[in-house]
Amino acid sequence: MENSVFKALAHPARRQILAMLRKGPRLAGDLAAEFEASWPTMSRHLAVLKDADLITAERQGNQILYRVNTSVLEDAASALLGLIGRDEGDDELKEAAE
Amino acid sequence: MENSVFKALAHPARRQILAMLRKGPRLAGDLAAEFEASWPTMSRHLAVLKDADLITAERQGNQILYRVNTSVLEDAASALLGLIGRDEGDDELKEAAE
DNA sequence: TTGCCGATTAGCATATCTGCTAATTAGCAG
DNA sequence: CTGCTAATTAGCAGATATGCTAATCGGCAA
Repeated sequence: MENSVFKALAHPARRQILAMLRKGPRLAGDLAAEFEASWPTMSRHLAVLKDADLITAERQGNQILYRVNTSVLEDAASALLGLIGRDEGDDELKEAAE
Repeated sequence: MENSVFKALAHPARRQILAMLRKGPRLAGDLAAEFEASWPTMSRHLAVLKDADLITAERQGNQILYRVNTSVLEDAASALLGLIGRDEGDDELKEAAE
């Protein structure tokens, strides 16, 4: 769950894709056009992001529209902040390590 | 590099190590004792975290003391928040505190 | 010096990740 | 149906990551 999110974020191309989606949803082909790698490679990165629930896909007739899942990204950021030591808070966000 | 940070965060064991360090510095052997994997495995995970600058090592005579590098963790969290779209703003993580 | 303990490095086997080309599916138009 | 475009899946080769045991290094104490 959480693990697949951080694994998905581990590849620069996938963070780049998320950055491309920052300003709004985009069509898969639209993304691929701005991307240096091959179409199938882009497609696989999108699949990894979708698996991690970092993006969602929506069919628009012939094409597929992708959009960022903001809340999952926020949760990941929170998990990281939760790893920063509060000298006492023993019980917060323990599952960040999972 | 930013990339090595996210790669380091991709493995659950390494996030677990960071969580163990949340409350303060710990000796390597201390960490290994609470860890399920073998000593050398722990050692390698520590090396990956150190490479990413997520932790620092300090020799204490015979042993080695590890501590979290909080600012790098904060930067990673910021980078994630920066991937969240503001529909208009072209600029990155300017109003992270909204 | 020798011996011991804490910790890392070497080396290996297995597994996963990456990116490509070729093949395939999905939907639309005629 | 055929043809066309959008996108994914299959399959392969090469690169990395993981975790183990065995060997090694570093510091300290007799």
